[in-house]
Amino acid sequence: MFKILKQSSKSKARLTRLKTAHGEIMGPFFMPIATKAAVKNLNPEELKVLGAQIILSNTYHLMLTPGEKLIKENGGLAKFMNWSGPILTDSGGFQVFSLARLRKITEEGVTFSDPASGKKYLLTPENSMSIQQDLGVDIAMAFDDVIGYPAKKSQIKESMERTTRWASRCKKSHILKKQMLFGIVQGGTYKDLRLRSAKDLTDLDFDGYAVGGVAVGEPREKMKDILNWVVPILPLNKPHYLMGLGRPEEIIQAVRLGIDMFDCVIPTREARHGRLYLWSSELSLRGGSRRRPTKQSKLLFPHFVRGRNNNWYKTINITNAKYRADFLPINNTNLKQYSKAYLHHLFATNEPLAMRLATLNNLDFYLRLMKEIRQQIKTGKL
RNA sequence: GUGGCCUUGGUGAAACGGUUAUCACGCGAGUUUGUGGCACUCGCAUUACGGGUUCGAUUCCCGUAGGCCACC
Repeated sequence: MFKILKQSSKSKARLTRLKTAHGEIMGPFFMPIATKAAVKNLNPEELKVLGAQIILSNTYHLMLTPGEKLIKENGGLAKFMNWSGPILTDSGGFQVFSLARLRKITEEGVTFSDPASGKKYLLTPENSMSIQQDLGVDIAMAFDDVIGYPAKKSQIKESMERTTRWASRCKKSHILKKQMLFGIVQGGTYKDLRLRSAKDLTDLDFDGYAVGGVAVGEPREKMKDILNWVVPILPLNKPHYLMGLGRPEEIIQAVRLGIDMFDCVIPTREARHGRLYLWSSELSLRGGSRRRPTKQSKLLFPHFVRGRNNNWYKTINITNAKYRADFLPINNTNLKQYSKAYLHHLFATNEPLAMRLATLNNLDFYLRLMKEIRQQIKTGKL
C-alpha cells in the first residue's frame, strides 16, 4: 500500500508511493482543496493536466450540502464530481472549530449550528466515519478536537486526550476496507503532549499519521519544533501528513523533516485575491531575451536546496497598478499566452476568468514545486 | 435678458460659524496556512475661482466662472 522508494541521506525526506483505491500517488505530494466537491474555478480535467494526483474535500461542508446520502446515492464523491483520482476528506474537526457557530464539545462529540441555515448538527467520531464512508473517499481522517493558540496547557492536554479517545472510536466504527484511515496528532506547542499523542495514536495502528493543530496562531518557528518531536516517533512505513500547510518554503522544510503529504488553501485562495506565485527565474526573463525551451526548463527550477533564503520564488499582486501595461506573459509554463496586463485588466473589471487564470497559475506553481521536490530527492539533492 | 436654486475627494452624499472636513463606493498598498469569492488594516480633499466680514468661514456677504429651473 505505502512504499518508500528512496530515503534521502541528506535529510528525513523520502520519495514515496501510496496505493489507493483510485490509483497511485507519488510523494511528497500536495492536495488541492475541493471543499465543496470542487476546486474553485477549475474542473477535474484541468486538475489532471496540472498534475494533481489527489484532492481534498470536506466532511463538514458536504454533510450540510448536499448531504452525504445524496452523494452515496450517486455512487460516491469521485463519481459525483467526475474526478477519477483519489480523494481525501477532512473529518470536520477543524471546520467545526473554525467555521461553526455555537460549538459545544462533549465527550460524545460536537454540536454546532450551521451559520448559513441556523440548523443544529451533531458531529461525532462515529458519524464522521459514517459520512466519510458514504462519500466513498480513499482516505478518511479521524475526527479530532482542534484548539487554537494561545490556550492553557491544561486545555490543550484535555483536547489532545479527547482526540485520542475519539480516534479510538473512529477506528472501531471504520469498516470500509478499501478506505484508509489516518489519525491526527494534537498537543499544541508542548513536547510532552505531542509525544504522548503520537505514541497513543501509533498504538492504535492507523494507515497514516497527520500532524494537526499547526498554523492556528502559534509562532511560525514552532512548526519546526513540533515536526522534530513528532515525526521521528511515527511509524516510518506509514504516510506522514502535515495538515493545512503551507507556504512553499514551509513545505520544503517539512519535507526535510519527513513529511509526505500537504494540503493548503494558499494557492487557490490567494489566487482569488490576485496574488500569484512565480519562479524567480521567470521574473528575470525579460522580453527580448528569448531562450530556447530546452534551456528554459532548467531555468524554471532553481536550486532552492541551497541557502536559507526564499528568493527562488516570488509573489506578486497582479492587481497592483504597475501591471497595467506589463505585456510579459503571466508565466512561462501553462499561461505563456496571456499577459500580466490582461490578467490585471480581468481583475480590475471583475471578470470570472481572472480568478480562473490566477488559480491555474498558482496550482501549476505548487504542483511543479512538488514534482521538483520529488526529483531532487530522487537525484540526491534534497 | 430677468429672477430663483446650486457648485465639498475619481463618483454620490454629510458637516448649528468652532478640534485633524464625515460616510459609502472607487482608487492605491497590505493581511490571508485541514477555503465564504467573505472579511479586516492603512493611505488618497488647497471645500469651483477671487475678494470681504469674523478670534475663527464648507457654513455669512460681494464678484467671476459653470450647472439646473421658471418667466419675457
